[in-house]
Amino acid sequence: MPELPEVEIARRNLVRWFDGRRLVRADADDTRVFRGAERGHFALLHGRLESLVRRGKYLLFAFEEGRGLLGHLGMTGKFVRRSEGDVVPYSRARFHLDNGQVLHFADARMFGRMEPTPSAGLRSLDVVKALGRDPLADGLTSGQLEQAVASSKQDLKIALMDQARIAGLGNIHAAEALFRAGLHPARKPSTLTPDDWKRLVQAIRASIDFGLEEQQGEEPVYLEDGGSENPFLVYGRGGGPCSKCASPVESFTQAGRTTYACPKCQPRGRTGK
DNA sequence: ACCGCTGTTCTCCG
DNA sequence: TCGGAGAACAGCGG
Repeated sequence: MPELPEVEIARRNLVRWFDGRRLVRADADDTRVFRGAERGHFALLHGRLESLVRRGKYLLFAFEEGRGLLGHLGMTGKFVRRSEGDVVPYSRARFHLDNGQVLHFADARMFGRMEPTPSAGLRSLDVVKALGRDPLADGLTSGQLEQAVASSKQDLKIALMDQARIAGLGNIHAAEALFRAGLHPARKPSTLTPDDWKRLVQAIRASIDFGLEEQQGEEPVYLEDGGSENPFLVYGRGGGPCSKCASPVESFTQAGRTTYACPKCQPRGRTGK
C-alpha cells in the first residue's frame, strides 16, 4: 500500500503495540522478503523495541543489544496484530510479545523487505542514505522542494516519486498532490514558478495529512479493501467526473505507471491557476 | 477462463 | 549518467 502515510501509520501502530512489552521470540519463514539478508539474525531480535524511525517508506527498528532491522512494506506488505495461534494469510515474519500477542508481517506479493542489521548501521545503509528529505519527518519548505525537484528533466510527477529527491511519495500521493496544486503531472519541473512550488509543497502536506487520517486505525486500509469508496480526489478516477469541476478525469502512463489528472484543473500549459 | 491491472524497487540495457 | 522496460509476485475485476 504503502506510501508515506501508510508507513507512518504502521510505525505508530507498532510503537503502540510494542509499548512496555518485550519481544520474546522472533521467527520468519524462508522467503525472498529477506533477500540476501541473514534470516537467522532476525531470530536474534528480542527484548524492548528501543526506537522505530521512519524515513520515506522505510522503517528502521532498533531493539536491545544493538540489534536492528530495516523494513519496507513493498506493494502489499502490512503489519497486523493477532493472538498467539491465529493464522494470518501470507504471514512472512512474526514478533511474539510477552502478552500473548503476535505481530505479523504479512505480504502476499513479497515485494516487501526485511533486513536485520546492527541498529547503529541502519542509517548508513545505502538505501537509507540515498533518500531525499522526508516531508513529515524532516519538514519541507517550498524552497527545499524546489531545490530537490527543479533540476529533474523528467515529468514533474516522476520527479516527485523519485525517493532520492523527496522521500515517501508514491503513485497515489504524487497524483493527489499535483491535483491539489493544480499542476499537470507532465509539467517539466524547471518551468514551475515560485508560487507553483508554494502550492505544491502545501498540496503535498495536505495529501499526506489526508492519507494519515484515512489510514487511522488498527488494520491497514487498502484501496480495494472492503469495497469501500475510493477516498482520493483524482487517483483511480479515470473517465469519471473531476471532484472539483466535474470534467472527465484523464488517465495516461508515465514511466510505466498510470497517472490521473483533470485536464481542466491541471492545465498542461504554464502556471496552474 | 483469461487478460490486464495493481500502492515498490531493483537490475539491465541502449 | 539517465531513462525506460522488465522482473520479482499474487489477487482481483472485467
